[in-house]
Amino acid sequence: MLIGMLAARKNPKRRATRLRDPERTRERLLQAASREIYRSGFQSASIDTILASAGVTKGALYYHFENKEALGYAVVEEVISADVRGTWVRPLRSVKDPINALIGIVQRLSVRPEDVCGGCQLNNLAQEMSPLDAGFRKRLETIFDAWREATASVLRQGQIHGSVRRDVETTDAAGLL
Amino acid sequence: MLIGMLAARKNPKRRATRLRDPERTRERLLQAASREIYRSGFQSASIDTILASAGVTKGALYYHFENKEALGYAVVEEVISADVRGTWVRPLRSVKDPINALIGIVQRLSVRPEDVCGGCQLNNLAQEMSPLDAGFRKRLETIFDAWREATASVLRQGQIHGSVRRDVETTDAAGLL
DNA sequence: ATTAGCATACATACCAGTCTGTATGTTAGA
DNA sequence: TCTAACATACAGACTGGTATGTATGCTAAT
Repeated sequence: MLIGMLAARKNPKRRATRLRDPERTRERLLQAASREIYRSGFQSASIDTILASAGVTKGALYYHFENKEALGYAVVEEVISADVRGTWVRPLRSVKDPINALIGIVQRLSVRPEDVCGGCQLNNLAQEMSPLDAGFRKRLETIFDAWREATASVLRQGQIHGSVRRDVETTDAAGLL
Repeated sequence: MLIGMLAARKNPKRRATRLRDPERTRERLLQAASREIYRSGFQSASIDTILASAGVTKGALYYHFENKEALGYAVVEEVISADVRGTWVRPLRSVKDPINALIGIVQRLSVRPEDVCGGCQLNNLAQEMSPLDAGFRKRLETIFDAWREATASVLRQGQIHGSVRRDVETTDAAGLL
């Protein structure tokens, strides 16, 4: 064993940036988990598949996350939340014509099928997990509320500029989804 | 063991009408599977839960269906298909005002939350299984096509009667979902 | 008596999660 | 400054539980 340890010594220089990069490892886990959860749903998402996709092992996963549930929560809070913000909330800030802006986003989503259900991933997960897990429901609702608030805000802005009629829009935006 | 077997003899009389009714058994399995699949999705649907809900055992299930996949296919082809026909296709046959008829169906669905996602079960299953399983995709598409054809037909009828404008409606009806 | 219809016990595989070990980074003391 | 001691980050075997699917036996019905 001592001999094995000595023989197992790798060249220690460089690759130090590849190895021992916890933030990168954690991010890879989150991305891999997000993809797998999107493909199979949370319950059917296999930990081993996520690990293979991320290129790490169980030790790494359970060092960064307490359990599968915590991993799922982190995916919602960090990956999905960031995606929604990036594709919906941010483009809607300081825009004049909200109707055309919304149409533009939808059209852009339709072109890239990857992003299509990246937005729908919120809805898919909600359909699957909201009735079963309060933690998921809370987090998904938070994201959904943020999205609704963003669209409502831009619609209000459109009312000021006169390009949107004066009706109830906040709840209407929710009803659309 | 022989003694135990003899001791395990139950009173054999009556319930003969309950026992040995293969069609009823098969139907109970389909209904229970449909409920469980709606609740948890197909992949996460537990066979044991379905069996408990149906009140039968594995032997009965695997006598009537080859495996879980075949059970799922049968649910799509028989239960879901019949539901869609019952709530959508049939009410649309020989109707004069298609717009009001469609609105009426949707309103009726909104009242009964059980039927709401009985219709959406088609969509949910498609979301989950279409990318993963060609068999599911084919069967679900068949049902969807039938529904689309029915709505398109009634819209065409409405065009003749003058209550619907002359635009492209067949593809429009598909786009709505 | 034979078989269709079903129950029960079991085989097998997979899954999340744990445990132990180990290599690497960091810090404190001599 | 060198190193011992510790903390961090990760690997991989292992375990208990649960899942689907199977093998076999019993029984009602024809």
